[in-house]
Amino acid sequence: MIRLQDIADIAGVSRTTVSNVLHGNTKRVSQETIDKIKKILEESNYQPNIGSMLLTGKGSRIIGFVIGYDYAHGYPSTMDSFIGELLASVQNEAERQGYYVMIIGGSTEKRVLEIASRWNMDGLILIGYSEERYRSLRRKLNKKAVLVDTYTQQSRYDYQNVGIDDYDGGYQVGSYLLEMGYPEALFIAEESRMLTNNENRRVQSGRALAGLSNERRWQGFKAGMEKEGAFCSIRRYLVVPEDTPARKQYYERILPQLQEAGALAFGSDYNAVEMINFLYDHGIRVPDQVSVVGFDDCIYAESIRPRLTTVFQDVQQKGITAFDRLQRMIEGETLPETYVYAPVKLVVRDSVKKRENPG
Amino acid sequence: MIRLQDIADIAGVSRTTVSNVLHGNTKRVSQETIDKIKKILEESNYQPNIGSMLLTGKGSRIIGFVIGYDYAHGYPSTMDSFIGELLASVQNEAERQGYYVMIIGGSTEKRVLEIASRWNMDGLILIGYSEERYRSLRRKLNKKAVLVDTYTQQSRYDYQNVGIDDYDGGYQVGSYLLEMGYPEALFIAEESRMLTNNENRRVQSGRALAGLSNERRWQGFKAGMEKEGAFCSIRRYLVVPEDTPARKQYYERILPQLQEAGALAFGSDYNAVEMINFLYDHGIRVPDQVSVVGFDDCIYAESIRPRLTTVFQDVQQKGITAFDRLQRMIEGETLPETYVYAPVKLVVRDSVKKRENPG
DNA sequence: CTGAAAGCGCTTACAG
DNA sequence: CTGAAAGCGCTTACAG
Repeated sequence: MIRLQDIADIAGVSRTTVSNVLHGNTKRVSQETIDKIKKILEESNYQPNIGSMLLTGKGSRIIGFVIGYDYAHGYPSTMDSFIGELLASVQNEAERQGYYVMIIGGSTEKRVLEIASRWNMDGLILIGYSEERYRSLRRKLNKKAVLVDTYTQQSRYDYQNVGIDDYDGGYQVGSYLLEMGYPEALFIAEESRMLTNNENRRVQSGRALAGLSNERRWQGFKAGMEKEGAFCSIRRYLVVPEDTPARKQYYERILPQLQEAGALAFGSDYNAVEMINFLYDHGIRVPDQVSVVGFDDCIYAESIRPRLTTVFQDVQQKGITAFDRLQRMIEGETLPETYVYAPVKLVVRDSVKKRENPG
Repeated sequence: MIRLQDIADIAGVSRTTVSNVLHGNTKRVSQETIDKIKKILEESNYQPNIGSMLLTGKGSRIIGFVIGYDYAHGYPSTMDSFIGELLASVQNEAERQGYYVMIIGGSTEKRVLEIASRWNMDGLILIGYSEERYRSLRRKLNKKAVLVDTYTQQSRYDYQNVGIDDYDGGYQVGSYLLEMGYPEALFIAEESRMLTNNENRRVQSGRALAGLSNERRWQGFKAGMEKEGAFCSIRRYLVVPEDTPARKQYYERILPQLQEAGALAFGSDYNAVEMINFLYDHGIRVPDQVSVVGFDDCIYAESIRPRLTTVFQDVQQKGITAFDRLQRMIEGETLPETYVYAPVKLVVRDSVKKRENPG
């Protein structure tokens, strides 16, 4: 490894001068010296020693990737491909920009605090963090941060968030199902374990069990359903158990309701695929008897039958955007907007069938 | 942050003594002092400064998680949930043991070298590395390393590898299909882009296009098929294009062969699911007309119809094992075996139908 | 315009 | 049995 001293020796100057050039404190260095040093720096592909960087408190170029939730569909959340894909995208971008990504299995706030400060991380990308958890973390840790897929109920964000336009996704689905002749369609989402105390309180009042992201989708869905003046009751938003056997049981119980609705929109492809096959097991065909719409556009969506109509979200773009915004914050920029939406698009395939004379 | 000096001040000794206790250089320290210092260390939850650790070259407790391949099924490989799941498992284990995980998008050897040495990493876990690539890396980088899912053709490994027992997985499938009345079943795997020059050379001689892992599965499959004395020709090992349209086209062309075989075993669930639906589109029903077996037991395997018979591999266990072995190496242990198999298990569901009078 | 020196928090060979 | 001191590679206030 080449050291600052080596550069200085080659240039015939002191470490100080090289360091000054390196950091642009160049007001009082002769142009000649600057040029000479820059050239050597280039040629030798000099990289400052990490230990020294940390020790002198000049930032670490480490981004912490905090995984804030553990389970989905009863599986570890990472079996869902979303996290992996997002991480890969962030990692790629970070590597291109000369940053490093360290994982924090952020189950507890204490761990996040400890690791982020020990490593003097430049910034954090947090996935699966509720607004409340983030505020609490924020109080104790002063680091640049970008959240991914965190939702607020206030109209204004006072932190950076990169999300998809869930509302619009829901709207597209609702609107599409209405046009296809299903004014009674249901929206079904899975209960979420990542709820905080605050949110749980709301749960007890009988709402929002499925997390704010699904709530947004539902609201969009409702708006889409109501665009021609009809009314879409909250009773058409079903929150189903996360536990798989319990969920199946629940479906058994409400089977007549499902059939009557004629079309079912889901908060995830996984739940949609599961339903298609649940119905199949009960002799009910999709889309002939019941139509189904998913959310996510997973790699299986195109390959199952019927090919799944679902909402595409560009996870890769999300990762790039999240990193990009974080980097800009780290480098001192102040970002005007605090919330960025990744666009979302309904992909029409074969799991919805046009109904001519709606019920 | 509490420093070594602080501990020394509290104990009324010098930094040296604290450091000595910390590192067990305790031969010439009085028991009394040791006890006192240990107690303070405990209470203050002292953590050495990372910068100093790096600077003094005492290891970093960083594990590099090197992602060595990019694409699968024409998607970025991380969309496959395998990487994410493995990473999460390694991360959990590492965090429990006080290690940190940094991602290296190891597309190029140069990057891996650079990052691993800059950060003075204690060890590396490499995914999707061929033996040849690893040897080359090894020559330039002297670090403890554990490979995951790397295969050799020699009978002996001279490096650590954690894999699944592909051969046995293949064997279980072959043996099962034979018993179910399909002595002519085919094994189908997808071409792999991660081949090195060396392997490519072999490709040109018409073999091993699908990577060594699938080759192992095929060999097991063949052995299972031959257990009653029959012969299973290499012509029953089909390697199909990675590019999706090309693969579909290929399937179109060999459709009669597929039907005639009666049963198809795949190198991945993804390919198996795809085939089920490909056949469905051509009016061929699974398992009534053709039986299908997958590999991996992905989360969709149970939820599609017919429920997919496939081979389960315990990815989480694999991650734990990989980290555990790496940690032991880092801590100076010499591991006797160099290759560890994670066991594998055929999960029988509904995609294979017993045939009474085999063709 | 340039460099000597102190300091960041640790380890370790060495002197007492 | 214990501690003063040098050194790891860098930054920066300060003196020339």
